[in-house]
Amino acid sequence: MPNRAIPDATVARLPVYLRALLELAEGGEMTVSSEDLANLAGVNAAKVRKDLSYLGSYGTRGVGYDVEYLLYQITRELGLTQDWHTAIVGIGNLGRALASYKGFSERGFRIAALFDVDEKVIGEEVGGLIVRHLDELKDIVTDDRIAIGIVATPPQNAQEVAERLVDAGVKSILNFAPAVVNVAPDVNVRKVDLSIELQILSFHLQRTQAIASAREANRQLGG
Amino acid sequence: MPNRAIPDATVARLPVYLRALLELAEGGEMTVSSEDLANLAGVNAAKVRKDLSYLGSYGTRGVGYDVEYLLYQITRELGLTQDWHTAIVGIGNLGRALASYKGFSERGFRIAALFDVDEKVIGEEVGGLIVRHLDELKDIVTDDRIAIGIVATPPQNAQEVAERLVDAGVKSILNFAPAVVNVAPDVNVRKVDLSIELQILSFHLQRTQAIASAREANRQLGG
DNA sequence: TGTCGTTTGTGAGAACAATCACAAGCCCGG
DNA sequence: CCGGGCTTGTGATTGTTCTCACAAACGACA
Ligand SMILES: NC(=O)c1ccc[n+]([C@@H]2O[C@H](COP(=O)([O-])OP(=O)(O)OC[C@H]3O[C@@H](n4cnc5c(N)ncnc54)[C@H](O)[C@@H]3O)[C@@H](O)[C@H]2O)c1
Ligand SMILES: NC(=O)c1ccc[n+]([C@@H]2O[C@H](COP(=O)([O-])OP(=O)(O)OC[C@H]3O[C@@H](n4cnc5c(N)ncnc54)[C@H](O)[C@@H]3O)[C@@H](O)[C@H]2O)c1
Repeated sequence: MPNRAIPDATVARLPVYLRALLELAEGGEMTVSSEDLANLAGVNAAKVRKDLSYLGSYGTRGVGYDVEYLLYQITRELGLTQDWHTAIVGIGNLGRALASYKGFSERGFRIAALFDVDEKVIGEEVGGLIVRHLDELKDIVTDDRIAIGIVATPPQNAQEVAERLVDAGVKSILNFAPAVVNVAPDVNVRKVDLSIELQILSFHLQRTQAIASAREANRQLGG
Repeated sequence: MPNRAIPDATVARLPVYLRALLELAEGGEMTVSSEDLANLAGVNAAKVRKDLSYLGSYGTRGVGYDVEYLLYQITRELGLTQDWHTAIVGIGNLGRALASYKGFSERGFRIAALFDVDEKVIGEEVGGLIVRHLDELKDIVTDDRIAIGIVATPPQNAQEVAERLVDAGVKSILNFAPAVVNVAPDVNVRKVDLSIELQILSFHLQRTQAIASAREANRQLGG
């Protein structure tokens, strides 16, 4: 067994390779080189090879990697050989979009329950599921073996909702609310924060703009 | 002027500090220590200090940072003293949720135009804007000085849409489609990929599960 | 004015990640 | 069975990010 300590940066790229490999498999490709896979994934070939080497020695020198075999190995490493049951809390604009998204089930994430606290929303059918009251969370999480909780409530309620998820036994949380949530260290929280992404883009826009106007000022002084 | 080379990792955290500072300002706090700010942002205090030191020496030893002043400096550094005009391409489930989200404009991102190619969607009003045909992209981007493009189309069309955005003059793209998009190096692309986030969570779930079952097997052997 | 408790700003070192560069190993054709 | 072309796997190196630890600076108060 290889030394099992896959770097976080590698783990974050495995899903990208997985997607590229799925496309290759659909296209009927039998093998793929690190070079080609790197192009499809938008990274450097050496990085691909190093990343894959953490999983084991699954390539063949002079040939490349067997697409199907590598697909299976990455799937296994990412724990995607089983379906993970998922609950969404907060069925507003975003929660609805997520609940009716087909892409998750294709990738092995079954949305198994929806929760809200608004009486107007509870009982409604969204994406084939009935919205439940948050008070039913613990029972449903236990009964349906829900492993992942998605928080799509307003930011003020994110911490409380996260705590209730953890209390119900959930060990993995994906948080869409723009708020920091603190939980026990054995719980994994990942955040998706669109405003942060836009602000990072803004930083770079501002920077190039600042450079451009400095250059302009310089030109005027110099001419 | 300080040496202007702010690390990417720092840039990505500035929005988090900004949010914490906004909360402090609303609560009437005049100053904040790196320790307190670190707790609010969910990071380590030394990191906060180092991050802030890249902006300049804006703290006072023995006291902390002036909330308002720091707010202003981060806002300026992130380029948020101006509104950035943004376009969303692909007005499906996700595009609609984004288009009607109030949070963006609160943070200085004005959604200025919506685009699609589906005749059934074009002309429809979503979040106060009329959906336009993608063919109008170039004209509208130019006229409305749109700086940021959000891609919310199916993955097959993401590359093409990104190219059209770039062709129209957009230098910053936020991509929600699970696809790699390649553009010229002066264009900034950031991706938000929910499936990848779930797969990373899955990796850690799988890992703890594997450890648990290994321990169980061991116990049975040993006992 | 001097002392004390507090908090910043940053050098130094550790940990982590990316990249390079090449020996080792494979396939194939002769 | 050998040699050439190709591609992996991985040490070595470089670059980036995190964390520690502490001197320097500040405010308060006697
Ligand atoms: N809509 C977007 O495009 C978008 C973009 C970026 C971030 N976000 C963030 O995602 C979150 C959801 O956004 P939205 O637009 O769907 O908001 P929304 O107001 O449309 O929906 C929030 C839902 O959460 C429910 N809710 C409130 N408190 C709850 C609680 N304690 N338990 C369970 N449910 C509760 C509300 O009843 C409502 O149905 C927000 O934090 C928002 O900032 C949304
Ligand atoms: N809905 C979600 O919760 C969710 C979650 C994760 C990722 N995504 C990704 O986000 C993207 C959008 O998802 P969605 O659920 O809104 O899909 P959707 O099918 O509901 O909407 C896609 C929209 O894009 C339009 N479109 C197609 N080709 C276009 C083109 N060339 N130019 C402009 N518009 C075009 C379609 O007409 C449609 O209105 C997809 O790539 C999806 O994988 C969505």
